[in-house]
Amino acid sequence: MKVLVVDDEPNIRALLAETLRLVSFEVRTAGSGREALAAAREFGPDLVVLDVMMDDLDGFEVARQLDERYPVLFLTARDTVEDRVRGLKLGADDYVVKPFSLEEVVLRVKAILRRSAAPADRQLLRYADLEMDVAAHEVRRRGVPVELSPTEFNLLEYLLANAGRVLSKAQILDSVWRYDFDGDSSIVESYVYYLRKKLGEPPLIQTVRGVGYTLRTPS
Amino acid sequence: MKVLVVDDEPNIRALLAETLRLVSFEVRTAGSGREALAAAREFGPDLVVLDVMMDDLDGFEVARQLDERYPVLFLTARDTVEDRVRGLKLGADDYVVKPFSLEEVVLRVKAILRRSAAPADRQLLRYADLEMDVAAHEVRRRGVPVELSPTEFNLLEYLLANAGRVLSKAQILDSVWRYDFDGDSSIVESYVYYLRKKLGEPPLIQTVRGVGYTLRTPS
DNA sequence: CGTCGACGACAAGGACCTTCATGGCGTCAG
DNA sequence: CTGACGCCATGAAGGTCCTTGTCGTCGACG
Repeated sequence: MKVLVVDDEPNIRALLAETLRLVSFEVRTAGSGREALAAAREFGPDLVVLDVMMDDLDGFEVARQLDERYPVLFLTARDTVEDRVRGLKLGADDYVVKPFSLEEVVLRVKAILRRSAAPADRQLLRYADLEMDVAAHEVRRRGVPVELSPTEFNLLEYLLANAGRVLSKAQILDSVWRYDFDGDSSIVESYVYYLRKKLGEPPLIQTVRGVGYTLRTPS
Repeated sequence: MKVLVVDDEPNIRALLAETLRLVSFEVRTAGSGREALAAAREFGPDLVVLDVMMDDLDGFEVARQLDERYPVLFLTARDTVEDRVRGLKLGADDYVVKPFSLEEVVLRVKAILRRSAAPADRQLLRYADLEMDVAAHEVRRRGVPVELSPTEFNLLEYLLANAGRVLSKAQILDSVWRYDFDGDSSIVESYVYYLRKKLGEPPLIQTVRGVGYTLRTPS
């Protein structure tokens, strides 16, 4: 699947490009609205990730000129509430607010592509007796609903998406927390602790001392 | 596969270059950011190993100017990790913290190259009735899980990767321990002892007196 | 408009584990 | 037989992780 990333900040652009490559997308980037239009014509992406705030043409203008040929994931700043409305009116498929977390972006991108391929399907993540309905924002263990805060939910989603694999705290921080978070990784320990408490017995999140955490049934 | 190594410390540079050559990479080195840019253009590497802290251009700047054309493995100091790598990963595929162990670097390099070729892999190392799932950080003997500390795990991984070959204690120390470790090689004896105890019977790690250790079935 | 509760961030302690040095003892080779 | 080498036990030092408590912010609700 081909994704075009458009942002005028090189850092963000590269961050997104590399992250999307890591999850197996073919990525092209553009640093301005004009470039974006050219790149879209030539590259023929399945989706465009598009910053709203750019110098030459703003994201909406670019989207308009792309003329609904491609699904768009907008990147917007928090304070521009009006932008959201405009973005959705223009037929944008979705948006994320800066500063986003990488996991958030990847999930939205996948969601949009899934939607345009086979609409109205519901993503169910499952591991052992644990299941998560992402769309409904619902988590159940043995059928019993578990209430989670947003961060707890995101963390669990990330663990579920990588079930069985050991994830380092740095990795989790990089993926689940916003990219401008500058605290240290002990925050992850706390959230793992909260999750464990809410998810109950038997424990599903295992500590691999000196390495990280993983979702695994205690054999 | 071609790797470009960029570091302004000649020792580190040579250490890395030699190690990577040993595992059959074609290696070119550069001692500064500027050199790196020139060398990359001319050499066309498959991957760049890039020190973050350099005099003229720092690693991030170099990575930016390389413009995502090559995957990058960053080398960073511990205190730099929290500060700058997080969120400012300019398209880096990965990073290792100085002082690293050589095995660590080799594994990351291979992982990145494997990843960009065929993603979503799960590396399984196997020898006799012993198997290691690197991603899950899990070791089983005859299907029975074995709990290992990080160093024990790394040592076993190295032995597995070189199964059948006799490895000297010095070699093991050089590969598995961080390059600034200054104790003596008796530490290897201790860890071999720990491993043997945890892996149980029949013994898989054989002593070759006066030479080193090797993974071999006791036939 | 004020209060309250939920949530996120963070720090601090203590329990536990890992790493590593040291040195005695067994064992192998010459 | 004897020295060199490797095995193993012990313990100190430091690190990692869990758990709890606190504080500030934000939104809901009275």
